[in-house]
Amino acid sequence: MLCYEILQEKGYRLTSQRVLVLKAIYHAENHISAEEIYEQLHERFPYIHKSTIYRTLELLSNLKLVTESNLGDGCVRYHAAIKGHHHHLICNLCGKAINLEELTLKPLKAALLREYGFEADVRHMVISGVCNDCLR
Amino acid sequence: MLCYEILQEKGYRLTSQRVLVLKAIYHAENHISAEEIYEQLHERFPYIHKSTIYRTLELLSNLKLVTESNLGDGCVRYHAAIKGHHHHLICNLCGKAINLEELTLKPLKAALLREYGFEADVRHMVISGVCNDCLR
DNA sequence: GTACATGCAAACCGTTTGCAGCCTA
DNA sequence: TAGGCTGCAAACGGTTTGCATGTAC
Repeated sequence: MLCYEILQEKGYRLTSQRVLVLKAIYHAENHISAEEIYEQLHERFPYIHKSTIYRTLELLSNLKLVTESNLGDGCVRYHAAIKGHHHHLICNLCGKAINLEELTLKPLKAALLREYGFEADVRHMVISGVCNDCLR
Repeated sequence: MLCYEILQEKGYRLTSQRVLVLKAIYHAENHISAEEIYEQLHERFPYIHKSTIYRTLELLSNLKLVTESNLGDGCVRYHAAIKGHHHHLICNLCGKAINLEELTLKPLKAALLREYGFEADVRHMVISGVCNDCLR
């Protein structure tokens, strides 16, 4: 089912602003911040207001159409839920975010369950450190 | 070597404010935020200003006397470096914090280095999920 | 005495909120 | 037509900054 249909099915109105925010997130290469969405949209659609972006993001997040990540750079970043989860490696030196395959975290998840009886939610996990390039 | 001596050795002045901030961090049970340090100190030493707390924390962090963690709750949290590393499992349901053995994270650290050339700093990693008791 | 450190106030930045008016359903 | 949604402006909370004063060395 399309995101637009989900919105309408739940009784929310399909406004041009909501469509634009959804598109911005779906077309974003990476996790995108509210500020970035605003800049992108405001350029072409100057009537769009920042508070609308924030309210729309909150709505989409509640409906689980987008997911939030806090990459520790002072703002929340959003990602289309349908694109699947990924996890991040953040370089402390250059700030680069590297996408991490789910597979790499599987052994950890299994170990936590086995050793601690803890069901880890690694969906928004962020691991900081130093990236390949900066190590040299 | 004491923190105070490290400060002086590097040419920084040993002011009462710096001593108080250091003590607050050293005596904190857990990771403490700038705001919390301020509230704690301001109660007994009203002359201490918030900006001094922030400036002191930045200094101590640069000197590696304290470490920063961003637990995604909207503020940076600090911890005395000398107290060693903390890994925590945080239960989303009951809020309990479980200490995590360094050993459990070793395979992950090795995998990140092997597969991504990424030197992970897992010292203050926090993993959220659901604990043993709440799973039942 | 001389920098460095502090208190103060004001700015900053990402985000939230109250309200009047607009527009989707 | 009616209520949800928006634009706007103002407030918010955590943090940073510029400047004059104060204080450790």
